[in-house]
Amino acid sequence: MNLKDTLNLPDKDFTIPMKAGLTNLEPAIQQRWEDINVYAEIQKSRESAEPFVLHDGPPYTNGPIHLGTAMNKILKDFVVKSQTLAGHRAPYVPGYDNHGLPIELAVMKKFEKKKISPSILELRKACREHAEEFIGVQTEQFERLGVFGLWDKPYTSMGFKYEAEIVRVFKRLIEGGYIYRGLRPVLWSPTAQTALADTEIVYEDHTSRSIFVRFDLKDDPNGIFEGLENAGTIIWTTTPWTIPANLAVAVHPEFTYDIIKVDGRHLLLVRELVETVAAKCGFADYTVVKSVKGSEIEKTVFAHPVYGRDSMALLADYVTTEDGTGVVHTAPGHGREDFMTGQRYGLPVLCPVNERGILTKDAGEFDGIHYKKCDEVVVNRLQELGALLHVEDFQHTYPHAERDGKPVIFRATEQWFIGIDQPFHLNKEITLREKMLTQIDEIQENKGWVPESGYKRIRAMIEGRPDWCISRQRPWGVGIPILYGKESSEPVLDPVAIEAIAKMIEEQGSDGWYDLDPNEILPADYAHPETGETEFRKETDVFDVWFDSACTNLCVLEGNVEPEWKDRWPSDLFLEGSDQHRGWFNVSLIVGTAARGEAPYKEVLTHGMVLDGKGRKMSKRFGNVIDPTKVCEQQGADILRCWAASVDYENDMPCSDELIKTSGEGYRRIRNTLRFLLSNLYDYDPSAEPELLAIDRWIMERSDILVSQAMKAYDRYEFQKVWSGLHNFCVNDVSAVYADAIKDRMYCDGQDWDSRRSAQAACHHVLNHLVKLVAPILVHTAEEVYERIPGISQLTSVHMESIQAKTCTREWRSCSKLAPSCLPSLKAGGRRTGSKTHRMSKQTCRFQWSRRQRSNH
RNA sequence: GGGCCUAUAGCUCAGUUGGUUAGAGCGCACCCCUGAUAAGGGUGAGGUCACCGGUUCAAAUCCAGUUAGGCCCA
Repeated sequence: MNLKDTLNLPDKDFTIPMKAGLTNLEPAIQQRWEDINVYAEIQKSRESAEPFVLHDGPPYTNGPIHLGTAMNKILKDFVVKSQTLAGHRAPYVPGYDNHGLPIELAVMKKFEKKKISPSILELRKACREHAEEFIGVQTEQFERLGVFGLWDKPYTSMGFKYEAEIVRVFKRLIEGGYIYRGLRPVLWSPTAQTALADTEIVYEDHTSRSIFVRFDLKDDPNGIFEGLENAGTIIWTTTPWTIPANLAVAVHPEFTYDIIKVDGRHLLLVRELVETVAAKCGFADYTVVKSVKGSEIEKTVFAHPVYGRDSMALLADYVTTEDGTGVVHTAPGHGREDFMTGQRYGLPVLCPVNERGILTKDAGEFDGIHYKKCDEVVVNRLQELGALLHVEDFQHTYPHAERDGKPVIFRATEQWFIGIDQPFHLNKEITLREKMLTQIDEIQENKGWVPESGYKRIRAMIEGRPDWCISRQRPWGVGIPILYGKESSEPVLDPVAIEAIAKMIEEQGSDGWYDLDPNEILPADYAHPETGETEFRKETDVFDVWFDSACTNLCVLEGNVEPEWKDRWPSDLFLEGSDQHRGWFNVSLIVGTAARGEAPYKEVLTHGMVLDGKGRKMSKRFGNVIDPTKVCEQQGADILRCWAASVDYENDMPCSDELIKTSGEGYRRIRNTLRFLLSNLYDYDPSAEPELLAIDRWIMERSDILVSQAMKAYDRYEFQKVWSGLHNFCVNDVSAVYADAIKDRMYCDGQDWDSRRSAQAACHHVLNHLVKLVAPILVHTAEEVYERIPGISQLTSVHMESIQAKTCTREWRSCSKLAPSCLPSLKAGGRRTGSKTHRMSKQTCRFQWSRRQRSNH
């Protein structure tokens, strides 16, 4: 007789295999999820439960996902699954962001290869196809990560109904009084006669004419030139042709400016550059007569050297002491910084240059001159006027169009804006900005910005952000639904007209805007509400893609696009990378507040960026890129998810092959613990009600504590704490102590003995909890284990389970009491008890110590 | 250049409002087991808490500065 046959050894076929084989296992499990439509099942089972709505920020569909996208989705899935586990109804409607420049450029590249120049509609069709392709690719990749959601009906910003809804949001903002038209400088190619995006620009060396020009004092409200005759300042610029557009001069508020006396004049410039400028301008003999701080110069008025009009001194912190004079020529129509500064001081935007780069009648005597020639003309004129102090060639980098290599200019053009300082539509006493700031503060007082630094960050950004320019001169986007009277060029801001456009888009997509004649879109006999015209032309600009994504909360959660998406507004949580303070959090706040008077979220969670093992940015150039899909194929999604749970996502997250490997070892440890617990339950009898042994009670209570702590951590999105808690429990409590302690009983005692049934009850209890706790992270492994656990009422999937956090008080007490009492049984039962005892007593001490700590407070 | 953030063992992270000898897991070294076995257990070695000042009886912790890195902006 083989003695071994008399033992109750673990059943290797009953439990999960030691070797996970996740690369095969995961797809099989995912197939089953698809077959039973697990996401729908979960939602159905939670219909009446308290909701928790995580609103998905849409990834951009111009390529496959990268690790950052994967990390973001995994974190969202941790939230959704753990909220489900806590008993909530946690829907997840994923989304995709489709319009915009990167896709357009990718598609154009393909056309260029084939030497085709597509029409707008051809280009848009190709863009749509490109986006469509990557919606498919990304969906597959996200599902492969084990992320649950409404994958067969995600929201897509290029969906016809979604596009129509964007137009309707725009209509709501017009009704709220937030939309206006104004001038703003954009990068402009005079050769192509078109606006360009930053990505279409290359910076190349260029030799410009740099000039030093005297502006005489016109008005001195601060008295900084008091008693000094022939006062003025010296400005500097490398674009003389923009002198006709000069409306101001900028100084740095912190710099010290000297007033020097030279040739009977008193001229102001920054102290650091006095010597250099004097040398250049040939000031043989000068003396510093006075010094002022930059901030004191504000609002001093100088005279434009050609036209004599006001050119006021403004403060700007981009002024440097590297070149020039510390007094910067400012033309709001010809530079981004100039524009921003001008906005702050309420200056008009003057742009006396047409689309071909020729100066207009607004430039007075320079009318009709091409901007390139104008440099010379302006220089000569200033010379004539005696205002030119010095001219020289200046080498610097200057923006050129990537396409034709020709230099570009900044040129102010008509754009559409959302006015941040417009009166808030529900309370005209305050502005939209003020309302948004209140919202930010209220969120902070309630659920909050996590981590807390996000609060400061978003607040500073909303405090300082300029009006939002929502128009783009591009082909791939939702056309701005504005018609202009053909004669008057007056825009139609009538909701009726815009609704007609939205209706059309709902059926034909935003291509219809390009395809159809205005009168085919508008109701019959529609007349311009202001001018009565019946002939119209269409706006050619499209919405900034950020406007598309700013609308997600309305488009999705209001259910206007798809009734199935309708859910609570504002949502409970937005969860994105910290770069979205400037991006999605910011624009969603604007649109949410302007449309519904509130922020669209109650809580905002941000994570850092994924970096390589050395803390460097991942980049193809460095060859340090980790492809999440490859990790799934080679190691398994559960391994990648272990990594995601093991890092501190509030900061930047390091990742490398080495770290993925380490995660794999952590995974194995938990897997083997689950495997061991399960392997002893092959003959588990749920009807047996054995008297529980002390050590069995102990491990059960330890697992209850774990449940309590892990659920609390899940609720606070502290996934790393969950992970280390689970891991430490498996290593210290189960492997090091409990597993060894029960082996004798489990294998050698009679199958039905209370002593053995007691251990089984404990293993069952622990496994039952462990598998649920682990499920949001190890989504596949948990499922693999769950379906094998005997003696429980099986749900269709472990992810339908819920678990209540237990209160700790009783357990804390019994733990500290129990541990000493179970030592003798350990000594009697285990073979290698010396070390266990040591561990045990170490832990016991820690419990008692913690308890004392608590009771002292 | 500006705003925000980060820096604790080889790695991933704990370290409450300043208060004993700074902890855990992984990894590593050595040992044990061979009834969780391509598993499991034990023991041990690893730290100038990025650097430099300051406050304090006392600093990983508070303050100023420096360096390195990240996000956003210019």
